[in-house]
Amino acid sequence: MSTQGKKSAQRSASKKRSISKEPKGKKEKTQKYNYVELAKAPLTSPGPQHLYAVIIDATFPYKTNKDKYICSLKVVDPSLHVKSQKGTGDGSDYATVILYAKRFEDLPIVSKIGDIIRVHRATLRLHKQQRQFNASVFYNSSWALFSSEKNDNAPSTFSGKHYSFEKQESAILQNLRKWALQYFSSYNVITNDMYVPLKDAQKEKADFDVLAKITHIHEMDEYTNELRLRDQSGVTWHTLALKLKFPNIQNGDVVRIRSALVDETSKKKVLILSHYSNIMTFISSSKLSKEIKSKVQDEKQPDKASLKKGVNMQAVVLTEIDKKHANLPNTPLSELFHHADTDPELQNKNTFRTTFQVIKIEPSDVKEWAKSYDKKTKQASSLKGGKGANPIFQVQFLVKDASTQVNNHTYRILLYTHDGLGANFFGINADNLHKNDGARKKLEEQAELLTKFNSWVDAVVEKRNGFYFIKDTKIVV
DNA sequence: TTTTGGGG
Repeated sequence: MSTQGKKSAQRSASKKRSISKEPKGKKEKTQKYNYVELAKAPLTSPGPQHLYAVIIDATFPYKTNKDKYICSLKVVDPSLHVKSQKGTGDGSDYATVILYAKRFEDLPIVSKIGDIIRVHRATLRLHKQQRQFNASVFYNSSWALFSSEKNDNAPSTFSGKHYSFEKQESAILQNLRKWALQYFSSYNVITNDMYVPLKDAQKEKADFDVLAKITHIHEMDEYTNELRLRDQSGVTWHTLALKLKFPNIQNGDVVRIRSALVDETSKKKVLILSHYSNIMTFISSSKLSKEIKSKVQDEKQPDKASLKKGVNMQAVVLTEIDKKHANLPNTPLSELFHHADTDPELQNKNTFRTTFQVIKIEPSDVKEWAKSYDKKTKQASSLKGGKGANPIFQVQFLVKDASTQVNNHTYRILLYTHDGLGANFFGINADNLHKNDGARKKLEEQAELLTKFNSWVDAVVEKRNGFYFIKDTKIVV
């Protein structure tokens, strides 16, 4: 039908409505959007269609060759989710939604599989036997994202300046949330054909998807996290994830990575992500996510014997902090040493948690790490020659971290145990190290580990007179 | 709005 024809059809339709016998004031329809089911949406609809659906996969919004941005999603609903007549029982069927926009910020960032998207004015076609809904945000389409794990009607993000929400949608949204929770608790949803086990990753020549648990997050620098990924095939890979792009991922999360590539140039197993790659967690009812979370064990710290061999291929945290500080957030060294007196967040605190690498330890002679301490004069003196009582540790760590990588300063973190702070750090009591060869040898080993490449100390420190003293922290390797 | 690009 021509545009003219369409318009006249619309006009005559509205004429018909206006001559209905409805009493005045009630005849106006307030409902603008009829939502279609994915499997039932007509392929030959004369106009755009509107949908509510549950997201099971999404690219990160990405730029195409010429000033256009795309986000591609896989979606399901009660009408379209499990492959029928294929005998697999648990295979996912889905429709795709392709969103086009002129600007990055006009597209949704999907970080959780199981969340809900609403799309207005999409056109449906078949593409490679899939139902594909196309929606141009730069024309007149719009979208809104809803969390599946909340109960309100406000979208978490949406395109445009405002969003509409009609009364009828409340029920649609509620029902879809209920269905999503149920669906993810009884089906894997992300089926075997949708990802590659990590043990087979090395063979992949093109990009592929991953389903794994994050067993460790290491801060490489100010902008980058290094994720350690492990799945049920028992193999570990690493990947770099920009903090700004994926701000919400946490240690222990089970994630789907949409599009990863084996880094052929790396000696260790590294996956390369692209600009369109996405890392998504799952809604909490997900059976699959729970299973992987419980079955993939967190990795053990390497033992001392393997640590002493060669270079650490990955970051190793040598210490553990007391449980009572488990929820203490990490404060970078730059904050501790340059902003602790001016930052209102830090001003009134004196206990911090910080993670650092030890560049050097002073005194360099381990035998002088323990001193004799005179409680009256508060003086420490060498135990050399066998004299002196009340041995304590007095050790200074010269340290760096990601936040201070670019400057030339090193910072001092102190292990001074005269008041008991940090007394358990080395796992042995302070003693005369000129005499006690066993203790000295053990501490020399610790010194070697502490200053080794890729070794990290996660410590709780207490601020006293502008100095930071380690406490409630011990070496565990 | 343009026949978008869509596993990029």
